Amino acid sequence: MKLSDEIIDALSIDCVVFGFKDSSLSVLLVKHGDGITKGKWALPGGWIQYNESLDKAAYRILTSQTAVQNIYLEQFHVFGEVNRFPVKRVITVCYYALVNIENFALHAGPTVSDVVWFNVNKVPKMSFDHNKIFKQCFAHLQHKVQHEPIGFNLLPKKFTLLQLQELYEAILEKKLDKPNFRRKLIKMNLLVSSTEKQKDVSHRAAKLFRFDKKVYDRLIEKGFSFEI
Amino acid sequence: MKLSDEIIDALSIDCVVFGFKDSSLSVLLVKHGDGITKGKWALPGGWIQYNESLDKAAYRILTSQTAVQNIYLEQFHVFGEVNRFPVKRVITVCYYALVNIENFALHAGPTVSDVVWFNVNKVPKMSFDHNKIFKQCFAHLQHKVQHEPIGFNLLPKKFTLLQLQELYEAILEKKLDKPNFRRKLIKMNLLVSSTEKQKDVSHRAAKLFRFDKKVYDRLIEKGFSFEI
DNA sequence: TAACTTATAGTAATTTAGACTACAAGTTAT
DNA sequence: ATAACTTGTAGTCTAAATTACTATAAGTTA
Repeated sequence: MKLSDEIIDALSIDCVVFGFKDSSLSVLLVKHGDGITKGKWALPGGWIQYNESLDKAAYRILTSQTAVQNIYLEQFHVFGEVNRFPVKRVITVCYYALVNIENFALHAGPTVSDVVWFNVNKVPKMSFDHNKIFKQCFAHLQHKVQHEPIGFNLLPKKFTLLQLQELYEAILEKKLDKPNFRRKLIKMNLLVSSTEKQKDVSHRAAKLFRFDKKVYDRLIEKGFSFEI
Repeated sequence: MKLSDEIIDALSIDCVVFGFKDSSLSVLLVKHGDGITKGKWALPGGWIQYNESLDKAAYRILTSQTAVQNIYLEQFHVFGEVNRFPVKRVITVCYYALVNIENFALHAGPTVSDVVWFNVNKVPKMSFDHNKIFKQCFAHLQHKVQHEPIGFNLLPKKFTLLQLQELYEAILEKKLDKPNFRRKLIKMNLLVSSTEKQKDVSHRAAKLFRFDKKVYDRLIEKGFSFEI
């Protein structure tokens, strides 16, 4: 079976990679070292190859620019305005990723001169329609974290309840009440408390928790619905 | 500016059109009268032209197969598995539409021999991966109607509270309590009650309501969040 | 040891959700 | 005309969830 070469150069992938750092939410941008967009910031992206699925292409593009372990990666939207890209028509499939910055070493790919985390409220002007894509994607994330337990992907495997709360505060851009937040999350039974505690903190150490996907899947079958 | 011809025949649109009829939720399918899929059911779809945006393409494809008025039409997902389509690689952008069947006259397009509403629980075997696409799209709708007031698009402009309740029951596939449902919806202040009442019914006539988008937008700005 | 920081437990008022009852306002059959 | 029937609409009661707090515990640092 001959696959269409035509897809190449007409369909791209762009990734909005979210990371949580210093109690604030960041997005990963690259600076192009080559071509017509040299020196400009942009979302990490690339071309879809004709023998790989979209999900695989997104994963390949992401791993070519960073050293990642397990990442949450999901399709968000396709942007297909006729003139969104110069010279020729390019339709782009946007994916977003949630990563734990601790496990996440950066290395610039071949055509990239810089890879930097930007606070979501301080993203620079980017190429093409990338600012618009980012904005919509961030709004999507804000909506999504309230209805599905995906926020955990931004934290280390084991985390404290305050870290989790600060994560939600950073994403939703509003303060939450500490005792109430704790109670709510604990009552959901999604968090498994380990016997371990925080280390090297200059105050009382908090208990560490991890998110239990299996319990979540079981609850979902029973009709449970996650809501923050 | 020369646009890439290459996009044609590599990128398609498929539409999942939902309609509400006789208290049950239906989806619009076409039977192909031509080509390799002759005689098979499929989601209405077509090719994206190189001078139209995705949204416009979806709208054109939909209106070429039906006589529509205002429709709710939104992108859902892109399906890009390498072998999802025979002979060559085709990536398809799936849109879903919510229509009011009353305003919706069907007319089969040029390569289509039949256009029929199927109950969402009785969809036949379809071409390619269309059954998978439909299934995912229906699940998406079930989730979405609970968090955003889009269900109204499936009803006439003016509707009774029972119609609205039956709509939600059909989509969510569960029974709802009548008095509680009424109270909840009315308290949201999204519904404007008209002075009009139902006509030609063989029982007490119910008050007619309409959904007020302006009020909704105003509430959203204040942080209101729609939940069923 | 006092001051400080964060963790964690508890309380009380208010709001919402859920199950259920009751009755009103029409239509249809007798 | 009236009874039976169907759907609309209002209300009640209980349990649960949300919200806004207060209080105290367990550590660290000066």
